[in-house]
Amino acid sequence: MESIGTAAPPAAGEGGNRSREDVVRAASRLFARRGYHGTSMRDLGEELGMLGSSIYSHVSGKNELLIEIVGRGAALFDSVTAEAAASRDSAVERLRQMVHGHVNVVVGNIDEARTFLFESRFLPETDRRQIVAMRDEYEQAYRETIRAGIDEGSLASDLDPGMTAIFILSVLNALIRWYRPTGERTAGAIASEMWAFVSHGILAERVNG
Amino acid sequence: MESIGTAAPPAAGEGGNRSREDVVRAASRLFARRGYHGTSMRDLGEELGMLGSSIYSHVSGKNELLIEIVGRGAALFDSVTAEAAASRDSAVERLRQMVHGHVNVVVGNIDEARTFLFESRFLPETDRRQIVAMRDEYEQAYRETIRAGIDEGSLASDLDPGMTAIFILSVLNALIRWYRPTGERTAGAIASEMWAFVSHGILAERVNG
DNA sequence: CCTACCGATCGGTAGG
DNA sequence: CCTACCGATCGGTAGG
Repeated sequence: MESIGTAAPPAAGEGGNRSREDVVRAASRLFARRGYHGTSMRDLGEELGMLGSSIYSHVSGKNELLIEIVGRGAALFDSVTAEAAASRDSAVERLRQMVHGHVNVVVGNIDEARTFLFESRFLPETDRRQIVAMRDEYEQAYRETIRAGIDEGSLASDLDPGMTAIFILSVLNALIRWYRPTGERTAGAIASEMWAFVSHGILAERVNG
Repeated sequence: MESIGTAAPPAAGEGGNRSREDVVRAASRLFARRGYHGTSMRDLGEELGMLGSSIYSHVSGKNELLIEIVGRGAALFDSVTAEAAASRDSAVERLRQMVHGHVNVVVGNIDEARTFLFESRFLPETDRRQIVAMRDEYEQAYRETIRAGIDEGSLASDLDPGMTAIFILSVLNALIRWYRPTGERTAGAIASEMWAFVSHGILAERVNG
């Protein structure tokens, strides 16, 4: 399991000059909270203790910030499926690891994850298409692992891999809506509960074999 | 089961004067596609074949449109849990009906549902709080039905009603992300597949009793 | 990173 | 529903 999360923010008080990284991080925070179109360069400047126009000494424009943040989010999620694909565990175990990895990414990088999921549609067309393609690959990794699980006999033979992948990712992606860092559950606990739900369902006993 | 969906749009061509209802419907479409902050009154006017300033003869402002659309979405979802609560069926059957009802609302009112789910955060503070409260009640209806299902013995006794409610709603709400009217599945087929996933999970056989 | 701006666009109004 | 317009704010630039 790779390390997740970002270093603590560098004393976001008054004065002091900010790095490009500070700018990107502040933009993640604001885009996640107010949306891309709901955040102005002046808002961002205020968050950083500088004028909106000063941000242009760090980045070429607002677009660049969105592109970079969404790209980071995509890379984080990508690394989860890449790691699982490299494993020699059973398909069902790989799927369980993917669930845990996804939860870890969200919990450790809420702002990037939220911007990735909610603001990608505002990317310039070329970048948007790239992200859509990445997202399709991510979903495909789930589809393939589910198919492998059916083949190895650990997953129910009547599953539709495409729909099942969507449903599992639905549970995973929604975490971004309800997760609060102040909550009592650890990432591991959340992932375990999700996996229990996904694997057993909610009925007291199975209706069919 | 109540009737869902809205009447066909009234010949959205050139000329002709539009009703307030036309304005609200066009706003639903644009807010759903471009977001609230990504839609200008001039964009909306263009969609309606009039100037942005002319819209103010139908509504008091952009805010009013968002409030109305989100309110409609909330009312639609509310009616689903209200109907289920009034039923004398078993808890597990009521839960199944709630899943079907939710899918019907989304499929029949995509734009309102999408605006409700993605743009509520841009409401004026007072309205936003009302919607958050409504959403809490909706979630609570799921929690209570799940608890009743555990009590009647149809749902697994080790379920956490709060988490389970969130997980089920995650699958339901995500529909708004992947549903396309051009897809081959009917609302009923989608709801059935969701219910199968939620009730049985994905494993070939249960691990515990 | 600031001063001093730019043209464009924003939500909205007065008056018809 | 249009004409004509308002002040505010937008993303961004020149020059230091």
